[in-house]
Amino acid sequence: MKKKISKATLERMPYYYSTLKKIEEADGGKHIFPVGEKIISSSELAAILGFSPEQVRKDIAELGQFGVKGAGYRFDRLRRAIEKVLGLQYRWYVAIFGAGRLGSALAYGDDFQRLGFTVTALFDVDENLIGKKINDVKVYNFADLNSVAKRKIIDIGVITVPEDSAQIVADSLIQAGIKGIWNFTAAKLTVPPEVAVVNENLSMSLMNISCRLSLVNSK
Amino acid sequence: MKKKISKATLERMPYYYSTLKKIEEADGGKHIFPVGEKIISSSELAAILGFSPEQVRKDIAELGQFGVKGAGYRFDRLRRAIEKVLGLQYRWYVAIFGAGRLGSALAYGDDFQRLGFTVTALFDVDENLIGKKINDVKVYNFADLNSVAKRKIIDIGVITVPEDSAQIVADSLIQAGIKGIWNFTAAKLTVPPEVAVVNENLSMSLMNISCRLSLVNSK
DNA sequence: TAAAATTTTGACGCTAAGTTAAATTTTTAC
DNA sequence: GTAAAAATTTAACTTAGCGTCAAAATTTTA
Repeated sequence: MKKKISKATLERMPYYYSTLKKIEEADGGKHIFPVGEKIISSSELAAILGFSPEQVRKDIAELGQFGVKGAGYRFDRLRRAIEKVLGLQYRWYVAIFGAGRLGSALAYGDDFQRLGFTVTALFDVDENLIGKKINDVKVYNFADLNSVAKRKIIDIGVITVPEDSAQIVADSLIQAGIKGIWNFTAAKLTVPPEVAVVNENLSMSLMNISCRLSLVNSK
Repeated sequence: MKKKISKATLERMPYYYSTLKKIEEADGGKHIFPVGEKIISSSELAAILGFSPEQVRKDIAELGQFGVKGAGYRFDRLRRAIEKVLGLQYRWYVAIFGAGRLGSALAYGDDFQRLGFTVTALFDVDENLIGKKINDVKVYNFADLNSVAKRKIIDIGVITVPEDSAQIVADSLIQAGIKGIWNFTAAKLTVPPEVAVVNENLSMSLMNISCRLSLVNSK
């Protein structure tokens, strides 16, 4: 059985990952480090990310052993381990629900592609949008979700509809067997435990800023 | 001196707030609760939000005393206290940097308006966009930030530019005296301590989903 | 008037996570 | 070739945040 990785560590993993990726791109795959294999040390990562070297070591230790004592971590193995723990070793297929401005923006966004996510469908209820293509992806009628989901793999559903409809959409996703939900509405979705929901609650973030601003800036 | 509110509590505040708002709208300001003043109990809030009543009480206790023993909390005072701690008692002025698809979508979004935030400007470097209006808000030349910031209040800067330019934009914001940053890029911004940064890192969220999906769904 | 409901206050205990320290191995330098 | 330096590994310690529980106080309701 896999040992569980702590929440705090997991939240830092994307930072390690993107740092490694940038380093990899920067030196074009060359071996800039001393030993035969490409190596990177905890203190080097720490310096880039603003963490302490101890923290970096403890985080990486949770993933396994990739280190060469006296030198650092085996670069490629480390990167692959992080990819694995983040689920990036697979390609994931995404459908966007709500083909409005936000949904379209996401369909065009390159965040998806770069990380190995593919947008395969958009859904809407607006007759004017259904049948159109957005960034070469077709907009389907939301009512046809089940039949589309039979033909195409959909791993993740992105909800960008108005808040009132969010739970309805979520219920439909679950019924269609979709196990991942990226929720851009303020709705607090109720889902079975095996479904992974990530909330991108823009209103929350706004309140977070205003909260912190009003502490400093007394206006 | 204000007593500090715990992080976990603060993160639940937006949920309490939106719940209270919904209840307020639903009963149209009528006194549906027993005593002269409108009242809501911890168990009632807990039931709606899926928290335990004890948790609700402890959270609210950090804000002050609004309770009537044997009845519940004074609705209006509670709402106002939450508004205050979230910084929603003020109107905040927002500028969006990057008038692309995401920036535009945010400019059109009603999250801002509803919470008392006002979008007063967009900025871009694209000659084709500068001078245009998006949802009735003008797109300025990014080079003119300082002069615009002198004429208009900008409390919060939203960064929706490409990742490579994010730090440059952030630096300019800080130089223009803007104290709040809502960062939609994957860049890890370096800012002075008095500046409040909230990261809406879409790539991170994606990795969060894929991570959790790969735990359950072994593909 | 008594019982029920609910806030208030305080104490307890647990867990997660950062920090520190010691041991081990490899590398580097002389 | 040997010793010192560097870095991971492993384990133990410490802390603090926070959820839970329990008792006290007060108001409402029957």
